[in-house]
Amino acid sequence: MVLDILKKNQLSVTEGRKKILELFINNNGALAHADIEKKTGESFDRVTVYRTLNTFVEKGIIHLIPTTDNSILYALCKDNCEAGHHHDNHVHFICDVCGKTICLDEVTVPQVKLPKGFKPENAQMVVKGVCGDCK
Amino acid sequence: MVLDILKKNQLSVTEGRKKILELFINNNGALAHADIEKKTGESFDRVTVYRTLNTFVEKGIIHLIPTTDNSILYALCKDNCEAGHHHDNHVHFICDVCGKTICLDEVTVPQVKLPKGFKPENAQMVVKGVCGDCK
DNA sequence: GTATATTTGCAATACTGTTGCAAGTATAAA
DNA sequence: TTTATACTTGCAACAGTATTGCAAATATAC
Repeated sequence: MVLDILKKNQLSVTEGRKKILELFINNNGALAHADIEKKTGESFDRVTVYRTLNTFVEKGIIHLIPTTDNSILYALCKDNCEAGHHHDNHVHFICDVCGKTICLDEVTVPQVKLPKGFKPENAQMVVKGVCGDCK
Repeated sequence: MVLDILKKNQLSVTEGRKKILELFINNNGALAHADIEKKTGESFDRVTVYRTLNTFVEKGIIHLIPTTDNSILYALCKDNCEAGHHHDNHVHFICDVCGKTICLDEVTVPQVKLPKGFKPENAQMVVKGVCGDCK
C-alpha cells in the first residue's frame, strides 16, 4: 500500500516517507505538521517532515485544507490517491468539540454562479459544526 | 463612516484603528497582517496591528477567510458591517493571477447534505480562478 | 558491489504571532 | 476646560512555524 503509492509517484522509499504516509492512511482526519512530529515520536528532523509534506503535496498524494488560523492542514483522500491524480472536490468538516478535521469524501463541493468576468478553476468548502462522534 | 463603525462598536477612536479600518474600506479585497503593515508605512507597531485586527474580528467588523497556507486573511464586508452583526455566508474568490482575495457579497454559500450525525453550524467557501480584472 | 542521484540532519535564518509592563492617549465627568 | 480613569500603544522578550545551504548518509540503478 505505502510502497505502491511511493513508487507510483516515482519517489525513493525512505523511512520517513513510509512512516508519514502510513500516518495519513491510518488516520481518517487531517494532520498538521505538529501532529506528525508528535505521532512519529520526533524520530525525524522537523525539516525532513516539512520537505516530505511538500513533496507529497506536489505529487498529489496529500492535499491542503483551508483554515482560518495560521496553520497548514494536510489530508490524504483515498479515492483520489489511488487513482494517481487529485480532484480535491470534497467538503471538509471541522468539529468544534474535538477539533478534528475530517474529509467528507462523499460530499462534493457544489457549483456556484459567479458574477460576470469571474472564471472558476477550483472550489473549496469548509463546514464547521459538531461531528458524529461528539454529538 | 470610519467613526460611525468604531463608535457603533464601542471602541475608542485612535489613529491606528481609524487608519486600519480605512484600509479595509478603500480596499475591495482581503488583507493579511503583512499587507497592512506595508500599507500603513509601518507607522504602527506590529503588536498594535495584531491587536487591532483581533479587536475588529471580535467586534464583527472584519472576518477571517480560510486559506491553505500559513497566513491569516481578513476582510470587511460592507453589508454585514453596516448591520452591526455578522453573517459571513458569502463566497470568497482568490485570483490566481493578481493574488487578490475578493468577497463576493452577492454569492451565498450553498447548503450541502452532510452524512448522518454531522451537525453544521457554519460553512465557508473559497473559489480559486481568474477575476474579472485579470481576464 | 559500486557509482550516481536523491534525501536527510544540522545550523543558521526569517517570518509570524503572543504576553507583560510602563508610558501615552482617549473618554467621560466635574 | 481640566482632571481622573480606563483603555490603548510601543517596547522588549519570547515562542512557534517555516525555509535555505551544505555536508553526510542513504536509496536506486547499473
